[in-house]
Amino acid sequence: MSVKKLLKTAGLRYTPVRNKVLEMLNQADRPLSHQEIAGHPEMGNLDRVTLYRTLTTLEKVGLLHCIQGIDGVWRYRSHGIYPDRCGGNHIHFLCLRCNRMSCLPQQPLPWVNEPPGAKIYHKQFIVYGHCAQCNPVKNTQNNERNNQTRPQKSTRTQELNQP
Amino acid sequence: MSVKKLLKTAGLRYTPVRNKVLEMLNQADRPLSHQEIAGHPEMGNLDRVTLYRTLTTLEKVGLLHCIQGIDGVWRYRSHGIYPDRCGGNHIHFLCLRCNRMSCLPQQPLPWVNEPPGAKIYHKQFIVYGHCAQCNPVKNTQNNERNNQTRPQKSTRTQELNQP
DNA sequence: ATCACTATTGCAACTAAGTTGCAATAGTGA
DNA sequence: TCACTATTGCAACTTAGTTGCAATAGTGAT
Repeated sequence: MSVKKLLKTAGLRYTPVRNKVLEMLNQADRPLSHQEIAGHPEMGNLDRVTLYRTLTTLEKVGLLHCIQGIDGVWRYRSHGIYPDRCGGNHIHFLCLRCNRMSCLPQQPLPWVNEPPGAKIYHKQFIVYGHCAQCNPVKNTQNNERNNQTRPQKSTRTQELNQP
Repeated sequence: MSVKKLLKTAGLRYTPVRNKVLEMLNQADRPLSHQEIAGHPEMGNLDRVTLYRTLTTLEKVGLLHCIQGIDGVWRYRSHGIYPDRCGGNHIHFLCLRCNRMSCLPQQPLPWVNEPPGAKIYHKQFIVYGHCAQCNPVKNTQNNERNNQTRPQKSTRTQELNQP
């Protein structure tokens, strides 16, 4: 299905901005943050606010889903064009060094019992640590991964073993 | 164990600020945000930065643990004085209306398989929706719950059924 | 192909959470 | 009691995200 048709089906107008955003997210192999999208040369000098609004709009009509890292930043991933693509209903991994998020599609989210009287609308399971590229144990050369922002909570690095 | 002794054991000085923060968190039945703590009349007019630093310090030495809601805000809970108290290793619930977080201690976090080469240091499982008091289905009178801030992501209210 | 209607975009200004640097203050062991 | 250093308070800053409003541009109907 073309992006144009997708947008129309969703009741949205086809615009260059939405097209570019969707194309980029379709090509990405992981959820991308606002900053990662905006920083991409393909996006040109798109207005910040427009991008925020575009992402929110696309998410609301179901063309994207979003996950928040423990840095408080939202990441977006498309799943409209490829119906077999990640629906977001699994654990996500966030690397504390390079700030990249990745999907763990093999590990779906378990069912959660609602507290009596409460209603659960959504769930999110984030695990964080160091990814294969950034893991100092594995890669002793400590290959720092460039152009990412540092995590907001730089001091919160309690390196616990997984209980 | 007294707060004084606790702090000493942790290698920290005993100060009125730390004492007040720990006492408040010991009495709380749920994780409290910086704002919830600062807004409490018992805290007086404590400096914002001092509170941030105090929470970080107490967390680093293991007297508190913290969980981030999907509003991007961290909540803190003590577990040093009562060793049987919530260690944080369970699912947390966040109400999108009143912004209160609660623990679901009956539902511990599952083991997560690390992606090859990666290292997981910590994990966090948040579910969100409406708590028993705020659930419009249950309580038709729609009793809004006072002095809390609205969620940052006010538009993101995709009220999905739990998959 | 044009028009008009409304959705979308861009700009400026704002908010809220959290951080940094530095000087002043106050625990604590000797 | 003293001195040393940890802690506190203040001012200024950063970053993610939001709001209001005017300008621009899709789209369906003609």
